[in-house]
Amino acid sequence: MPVHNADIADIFNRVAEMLEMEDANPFRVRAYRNAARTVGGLSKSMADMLDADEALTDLPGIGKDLAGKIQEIVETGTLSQLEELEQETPTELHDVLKLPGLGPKKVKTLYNELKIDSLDALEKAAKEKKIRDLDGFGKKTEENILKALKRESSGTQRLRLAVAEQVSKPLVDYLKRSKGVKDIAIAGSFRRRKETVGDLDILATCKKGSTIMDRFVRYEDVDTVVSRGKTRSSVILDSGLQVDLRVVPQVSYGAALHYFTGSKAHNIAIRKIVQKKNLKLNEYGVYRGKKRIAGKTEAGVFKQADLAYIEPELREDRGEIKAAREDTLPELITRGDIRGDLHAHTKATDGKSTLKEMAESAQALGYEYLAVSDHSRSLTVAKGLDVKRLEEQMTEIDRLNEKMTDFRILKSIEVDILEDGSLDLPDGVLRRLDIVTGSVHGKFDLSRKRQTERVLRAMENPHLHILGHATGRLINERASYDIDMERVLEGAKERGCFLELNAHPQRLDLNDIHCKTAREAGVKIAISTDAHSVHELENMRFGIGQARRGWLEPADVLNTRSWNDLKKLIEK
DNA sequence: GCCGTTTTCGGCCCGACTGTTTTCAGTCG
Repeated sequence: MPVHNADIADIFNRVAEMLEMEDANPFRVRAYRNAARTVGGLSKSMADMLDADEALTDLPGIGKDLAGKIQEIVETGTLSQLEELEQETPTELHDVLKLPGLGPKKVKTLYNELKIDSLDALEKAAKEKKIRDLDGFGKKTEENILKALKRESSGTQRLRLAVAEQVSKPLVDYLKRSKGVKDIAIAGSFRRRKETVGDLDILATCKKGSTIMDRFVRYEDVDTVVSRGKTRSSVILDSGLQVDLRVVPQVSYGAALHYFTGSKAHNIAIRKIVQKKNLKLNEYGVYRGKKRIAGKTEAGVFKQADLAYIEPELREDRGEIKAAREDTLPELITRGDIRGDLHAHTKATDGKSTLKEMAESAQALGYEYLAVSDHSRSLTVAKGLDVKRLEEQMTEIDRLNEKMTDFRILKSIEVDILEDGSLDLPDGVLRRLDIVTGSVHGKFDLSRKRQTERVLRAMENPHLHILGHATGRLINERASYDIDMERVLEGAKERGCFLELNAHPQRLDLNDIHCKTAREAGVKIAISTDAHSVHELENMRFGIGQARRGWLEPADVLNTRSWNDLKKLIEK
């Protein structure tokens, strides 16, 4: 069983947690967290790097010690250091530590004084009013613990970006109507277009005497006010989503926007650079001594760090700072670059809209083409098309195309990739289509080896152009199937195939790191909505966000091209 | 534990808010 980067990152994060409770040097703890982030965010697998004898110490934040530990994990699947730490401290403390308001210090006290090593034990002690007497604790802390436990049990997880959009829009509109508000923006992972968001960070500037903070905590969907201050307040909405509002002076808007957009790792890296120039950066601006020399705009902040402007989606400390310094940042793709959608369904299978409606909506979005790629026959739950029904659809497409001007419906299919890697429809009909996407819709539980070989074999079919939603995950609902994405990308490159970035907000499959790896490997990506109704065609924005997080430029993406250019590109 | 043309030792990002405290530790972002 090969060790994945995510496993290594997980182990390092656990070590960091354990060390934190042991009161270890906080910078040592941070070193493990940094390493976890570096490894987890890397497209290349540690196992492969070791195989190729590449020096792990070249990676940022990985020194001799951690390189050795990575090697140990890759070779044995575990880390002896973590096992020893877990001998001393129960692993269940992890759950307690995750509770908002409880950090390593408090968790350690709870464990040492009251032997609290689980959420159940914590709840029992809190209900028996034993916690309030501990040093550094009190009545209020005990109540807050019970509240946090209650929220925890009601199950809060990171919200998908699309859901966060729905929740935030009415709230932001409401805040905009507050007296004296000037600027208002959502920062945080929402602005970085991360696929899920843990909380919403709203930033505002206002005139003196604004009532925005009062209005904020009085918003009708507020369940709990976590904190309430002059410049910062936090609430939890009925939906379980935490929302933070920060108010800063207008001269600080850019610095604050940068600060609250994050990511944390990016901010730390930028601060270090600024610090080296004997300047100080905080959410109010860039300072030389007490004098503010920048902060009104984000661009001004970057300028003080001698960096080109870095788009929010890139701010993950995954190489964007080096690229900004060297002026080699990608010219990220925008929604306006997209000239068509290469994956959509109709009523013929499991879609909700007709062929004509889909085509007209796509044209209304400014597209030049839409590939209608319904399901194939083996996907019976979706009324998948057999040869005869597909041929009927092709005839209908010809008829509609004759009537449409400056727009073309492409004949297509989302053909099932069967268990043995063969395609669900014969070559004879696939050959007559404009473009073919192939997807896995069943047998998710094959071994990594067999799943990978299945997909590689499918890509060998000369009629398959695009591999659809390559990992099969559904965000917050279903994990990816086990597949070796590096081999898939190599295979795609060798076979002249392309990969889909499925823009459905529940899929966003490929993820950001896969997109970046694909770009580096020279495999082009189709950003497709997989729309099952006319409305879902608008999900393109989520795909664009993910693509930007994956450093994609217009040239890396298939559907930034006219159909004529695209046709030439996909010919094998 | 990492890192370095100011350093191989001594640094390591910075501020708001809460709750428990009599001046600040802990937590969070």
